Amino acid sequence: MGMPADERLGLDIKRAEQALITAKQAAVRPAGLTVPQYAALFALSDSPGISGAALARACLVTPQAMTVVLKNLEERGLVERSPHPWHRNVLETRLTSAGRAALEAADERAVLIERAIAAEFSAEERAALRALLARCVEAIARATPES
Amino acid sequence: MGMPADERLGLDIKRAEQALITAKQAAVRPAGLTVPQYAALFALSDSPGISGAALARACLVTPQAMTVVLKNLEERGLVERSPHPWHRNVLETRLTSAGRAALEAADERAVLIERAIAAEFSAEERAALRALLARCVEAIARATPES
DNA sequence: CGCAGCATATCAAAGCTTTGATATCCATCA
DNA sequence: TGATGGATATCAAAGCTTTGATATGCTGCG
Repeated sequence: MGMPADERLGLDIKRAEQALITAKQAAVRPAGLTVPQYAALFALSDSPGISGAALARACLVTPQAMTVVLKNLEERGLVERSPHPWHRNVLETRLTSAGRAALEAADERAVLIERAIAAEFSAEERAALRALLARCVEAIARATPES
Repeated sequence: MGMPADERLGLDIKRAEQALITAKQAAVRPAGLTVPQYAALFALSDSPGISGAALARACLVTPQAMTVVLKNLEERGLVERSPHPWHRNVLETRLTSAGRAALEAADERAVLIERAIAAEFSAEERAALRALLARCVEAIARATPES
């Protein structure tokens, strides 16, 4: 292979994301949620009535993936979907009170992880990490054969 | 919610990992591989004859997940599995020549992404990013209720 | 020796994600 | 008006991942 494995920064990013998702899974599980479900509820609490496609964009997944997540959430009564009054092709999605309760229970523990990360760094380090990650995203986008 | 979404560093990490995996998917697809398959073949080329469980650890997934990946790779003739001579409970896995060819075809394009990331940074920045990500992992591990 | 402990492999169920395809609705423009 | 393009929603197939459970084989200690 052309490049030694320990020079590939991708592994470091993956390791961090892996640790993060594992910890969040453990945090969110007692509330009866998965990480994607938590992410969807979180975005919904910020933008009530958002469309499924927009919710997918906010959560960085495809609309199809979000459809599955919403189906599961709706079956469990954590969200409600109703047709948009004018755009009849759009389904507005909102948290139910059970959904808000689940989100709050989950976030109470998930936020501990975010706080732990934030507390690990000084303000300058935090900014530096964000800037470096943003440049990663740019470099990757530039290297991705236009799609 | 207790913490504003734009203060959560987890989102930045997720965004970077998301960009990375999307780009790698596109890179590896023409070789007929998925990213997990590519990761498994890559690890196998470094450690021929490794056990499925060890391979899972190397790829940061569970042994069950690796079982599925290996099953698909074996069905397509990209890896071979044979019982370990002494540990009869262990299956040694090795690349076939078709597997090596697929890996090389995939890596040729995947490495472009890693090079693009590496080229974006100076040596100091690269080291800084790795160090910051490693501290993230530590902070997360510390915040994870012992497992 | 015999057994407890640990690692390996795998099945099964549930959920997530992707690609590909389809149907519907709205908005804009000729 | 009518057609084209863009956005939304969803079905289906294939693959990955997790948790939980089970079977098997080695290993070291009493």
